[in-house]
Amino acid sequence: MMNGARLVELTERKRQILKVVIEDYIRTAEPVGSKAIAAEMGGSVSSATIRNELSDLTEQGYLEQPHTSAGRMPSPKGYRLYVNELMEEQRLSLAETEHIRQSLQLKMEELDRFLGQAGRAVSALMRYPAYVSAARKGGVTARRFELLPVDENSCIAVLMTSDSRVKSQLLRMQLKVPPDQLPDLVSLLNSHFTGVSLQEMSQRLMSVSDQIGPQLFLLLSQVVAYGADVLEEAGQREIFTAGASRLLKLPEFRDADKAHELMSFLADSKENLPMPENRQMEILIGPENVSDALKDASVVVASYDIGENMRGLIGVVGPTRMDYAAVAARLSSFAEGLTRLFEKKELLPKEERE
Amino acid sequence: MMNGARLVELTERKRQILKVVIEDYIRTAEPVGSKAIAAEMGGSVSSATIRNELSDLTEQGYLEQPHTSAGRMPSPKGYRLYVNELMEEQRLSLAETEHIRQSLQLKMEELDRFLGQAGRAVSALMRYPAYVSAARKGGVTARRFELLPVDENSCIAVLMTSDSRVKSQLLRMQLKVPPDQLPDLVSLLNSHFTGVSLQEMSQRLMSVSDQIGPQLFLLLSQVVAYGADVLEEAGQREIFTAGASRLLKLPEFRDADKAHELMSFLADSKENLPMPENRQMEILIGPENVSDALKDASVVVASYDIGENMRGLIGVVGPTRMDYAAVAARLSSFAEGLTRLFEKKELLPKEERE
DNA sequence: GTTTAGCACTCTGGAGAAAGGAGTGCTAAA
DNA sequence: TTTAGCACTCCTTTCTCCAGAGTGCTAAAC
Repeated sequence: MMNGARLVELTERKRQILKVVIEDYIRTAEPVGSKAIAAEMGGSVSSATIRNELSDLTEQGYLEQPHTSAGRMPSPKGYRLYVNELMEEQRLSLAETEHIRQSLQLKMEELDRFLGQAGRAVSALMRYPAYVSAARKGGVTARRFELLPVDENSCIAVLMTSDSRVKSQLLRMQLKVPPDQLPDLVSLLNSHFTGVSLQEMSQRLMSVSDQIGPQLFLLLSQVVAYGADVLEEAGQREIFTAGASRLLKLPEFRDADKAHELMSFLADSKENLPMPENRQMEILIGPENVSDALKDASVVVASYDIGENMRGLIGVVGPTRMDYAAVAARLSSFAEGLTRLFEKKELLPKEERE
Repeated sequence: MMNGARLVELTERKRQILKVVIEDYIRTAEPVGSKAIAAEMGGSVSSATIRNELSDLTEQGYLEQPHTSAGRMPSPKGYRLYVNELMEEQRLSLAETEHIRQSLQLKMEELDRFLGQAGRAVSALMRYPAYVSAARKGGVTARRFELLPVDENSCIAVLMTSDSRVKSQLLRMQLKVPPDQLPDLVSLLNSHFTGVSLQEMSQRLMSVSDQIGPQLFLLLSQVVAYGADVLEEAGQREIFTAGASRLLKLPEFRDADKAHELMSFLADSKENLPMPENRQMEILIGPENVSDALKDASVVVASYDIGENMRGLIGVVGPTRMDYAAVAARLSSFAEGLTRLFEKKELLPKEERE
């Protein structure tokens, strides 16, 4: 009855019991007793038998007891086994797939705004707090500059980045620059400051300082500084969280102090939230999390592609007894949807046939 | 002893007692007893006298009792009197003024991003949740369009709005348009679609349909649609909230259900948060709020100017016993700082000498 | 008339104590 | 190996009791 080469340290029945305990506990948030397990297993064995098994499982660290005479609840190790081997991949109903599809049908404006909406949608779908972010896969560089004269004191700087985002800003010029000199400046910008890293940009700025007049150089510096700002910002990831208040509906976070700890962590930490390393999806259970604030919580995080140059991630935070099967299924479906959505280039046109 | 023309429905002593009760309650969140009040008033009167006064104040609706034998706590009416007449304008210490000044010294990128930071700063300063938003004073129109060719399939649309914001986006063209036709299109855009309302824009789009070729018209529609999007978005207000989790630290919101109600309201309601009507600052106490979720909370909200064409607001949400004097002083200082900051045009350059 | 002391009364909040219940672990028998 | 039986443990809920804080009233003092 042992399947394949896997080390069998648990009989089939133990595995089944563990599964029942976990799924019960996920539902009720209460320790599960031997009698309830026996009933749920169809009465084929008595509660006494179950008790024996439970005591083994506890000894092996898959289950825990809050106190001697309470039922059992899963330990992180138990959840881990569940997630790795016991959990049945959940299939989504047609209605749910449709629902996910619809929440992705949003009018897309800016990526940031869209991510905020995606986070809210996921949080509503899972009934847990969610977070989203996007990061460029490689370094971003400038692809093209443009300057549009407004009047003698100001002009509009337009910058297209290597990931096809376009940003623009009104620049006030310290010194007056005749509009007919702008084209030269633009071609200088495009020949010297595109396709290179931030450091390289500032070096080149130095090296061209003597080739052009001081007014032009001042304006050039402004434009390059603006470009550097945009690129820097593009390189950073910003993380949006949504639905944090849902925590308060969970029995494990009814204690205001606990809830506060996690919620303020979610609100502040733009950095420390888990990212999936290489895999498509990652599940981090309780103490597997690095951050202290997450030690009593679990995180399911998936990644998706935004066109060819960016990669985003989307995660859900919940109690350790979260319904991993359900969350994982929905999240991966959502992430796939996002990838497909961005493939259709609507938000971020791909590089044009390069 | 009655001062001026004001209707004296409260003796000076009653007013003083009311003030002591409120300030005590603000500090402790516990009902205040007659003995404590007597002590705090320097022992000039006995607790029995205070009791008589308290019973009058309760009858007149300025104070409430949670139950017969508890101390008194302020009613919304009491807070209202306090805010209107009793509260002493608090002066900020040098250190605090400095602190406010510093939190406004931020690198400003986009307005949205900046507002988010301002909200966080206010929330941290007041230790209560905060919200910020900005709205254009009048309708926003397009001031100038520009089109930059990228390749034969796409171009960059740049739009400068009447409030001097510049937005841009890459457009893919359905039909190929020779680059040399773009200047004509741009002048058409600038002559017909600037300075007019959204409705007017769509009407004019219809009326020019027969003046230009079909490819150009298609592109024109795209650009105008993009412009409409930008203007529409600019007209809406988006509200950012920050520090919602601070609620959980307050005794009145340690109950998870109460906290959840208010927090989810803050997270969702992009519309229903109080705005100051005309005045610089408004204080809304408990039931004075329109939204149910705020009936047990108070809001202090101030407005500030963003250059000449926009007005923002910034508010703080707290328990009814919030320290109105402190919050009002800090918030108004913050709002003033914001106005001054935006006067210096760094984020939003004013209209150029019009 | 106002203020005060005194006192009975009310209500809350917390500490025990008691009862009930769920569940275990062990033993001994099937 | 499984099961029934049973004593035992520990939590939870409920109740009761008590101390404390505070009021409201009355009657006396200023």
